[in-house]
Amino acid sequence: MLDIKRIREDYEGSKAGVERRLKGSFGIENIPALDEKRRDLLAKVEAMKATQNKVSREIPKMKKAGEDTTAVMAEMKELSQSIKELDVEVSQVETEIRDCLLGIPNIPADFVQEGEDDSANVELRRFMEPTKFDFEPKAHWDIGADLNILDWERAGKIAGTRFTIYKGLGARLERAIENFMLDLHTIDQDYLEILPPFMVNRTAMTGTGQLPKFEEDMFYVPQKDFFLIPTAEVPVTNMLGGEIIPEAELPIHYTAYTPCFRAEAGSAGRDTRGLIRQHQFNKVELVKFTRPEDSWDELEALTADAEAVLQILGIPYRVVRLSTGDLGFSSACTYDIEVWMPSYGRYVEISSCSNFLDFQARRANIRFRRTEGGKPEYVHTLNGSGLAIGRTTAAVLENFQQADGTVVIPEPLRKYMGVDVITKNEKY
RNA sequence: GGAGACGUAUCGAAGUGGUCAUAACGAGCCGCACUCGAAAUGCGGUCGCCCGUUCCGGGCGCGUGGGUUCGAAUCCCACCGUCUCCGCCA
Repeated sequence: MLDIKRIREDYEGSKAGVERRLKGSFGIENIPALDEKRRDLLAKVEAMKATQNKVSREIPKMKKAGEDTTAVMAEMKELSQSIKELDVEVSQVETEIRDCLLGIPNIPADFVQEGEDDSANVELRRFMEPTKFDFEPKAHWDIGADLNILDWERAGKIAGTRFTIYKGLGARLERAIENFMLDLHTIDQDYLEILPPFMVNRTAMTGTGQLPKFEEDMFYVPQKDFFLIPTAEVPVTNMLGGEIIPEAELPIHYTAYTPCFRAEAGSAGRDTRGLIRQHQFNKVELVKFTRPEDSWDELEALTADAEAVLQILGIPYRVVRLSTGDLGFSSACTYDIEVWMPSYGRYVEISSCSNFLDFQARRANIRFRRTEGGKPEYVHTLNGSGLAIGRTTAAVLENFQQADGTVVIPEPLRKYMGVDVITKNEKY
């Protein structure tokens, strides 16, 4: 959520900032009139309340002195009625303002390049060169099927398309990657491991920006008005909602493994095969809460922490900065880490690292207080995948496949796997 | 799922329709005094949000949202959460 004071004080600048996203209309033009209306109403109703309070304090005194209060009380009854009516108007306007503000995306950072979509993304760096093979490499869905470790047919039978059953060393590979990532982030990088709920309420979904605009992308549990989390970002960021954090605790670094659930509405026909786009997938997430002055450095560090996974595994990747048009709703700046995927013949997103500045903190009301006193201020929030596990599994299968159809396990994963090579699962 | 109790400032907790919610009373924390220093003691200070540009003034907030009333922490309704007992359960 943008700061309404900022819109009030620099309307043209705020509007121009949001419009750098190029796509869509944002409704910011409704704010100034609503804001003015609200302040007019407030001034009126608060003056009336001041009178009401004053007189109410005098009534008991009058009664004590034996005076007749009937006339005053009749007057106050009218005033009270007017106040109620105005209060309703105020809260209507405030709801309108909030609804409007909740629908306005974050302003991209100044240095983020303008562009319509991902074609304007800028490559910042690469690690290793794309993997070369002296045989015809297979896609991971064929590798998985041939080794009998990934089973899409039966997943379709019990759930539907965009689901996968992992079997044998396939399941163990997913679990090994998960544990490897969590150990890296918690032991070598000082993140605190969190295991959160996989369902959250509406307030949490609004805090990080998924609601109200993107309800169709979510799986919903009507009995309890819960949503299945689309990313650990939602529970892990909102867990500090409404809190005032002592400055000494910042920065806070959390990491969490969760499954993620996405309806993938609107992506029919895209990435229909393999592990790339699933209704349910596993992910390790990194989440940070920082002082405003630290968030840009923390974004660089967070991205580096996610990159470390691929560096240690030895898988080629590149880092790009998203253009304004490709930026997520809540983000001011996002770096995508894209892994080399031989079956696609290109780099594929495996992590998205963003600085939200105070956009989420304002929605979720997450603040901190400086040790030197003063008013609470909003923290900055950041997050990034550290990494998507399913896509990492796919990348390992494809980049480490051998001519004989087996897959060699990258050395750092072997202690988690217990084997060096994945050979065909012969069991039913 | 059934029954009951409870949600007040950083924590404990009093207040059960106005006349101390600028929150009693404890504790914590921050100053100051006493002290060589500390402890103990004494004195003072210590929540958030909104509006009016500041000093300052006004409004709102006792889990959340409604209602009754001239006036609600206090009465009524709904919801959320916590705890205890019973049932059920991995």
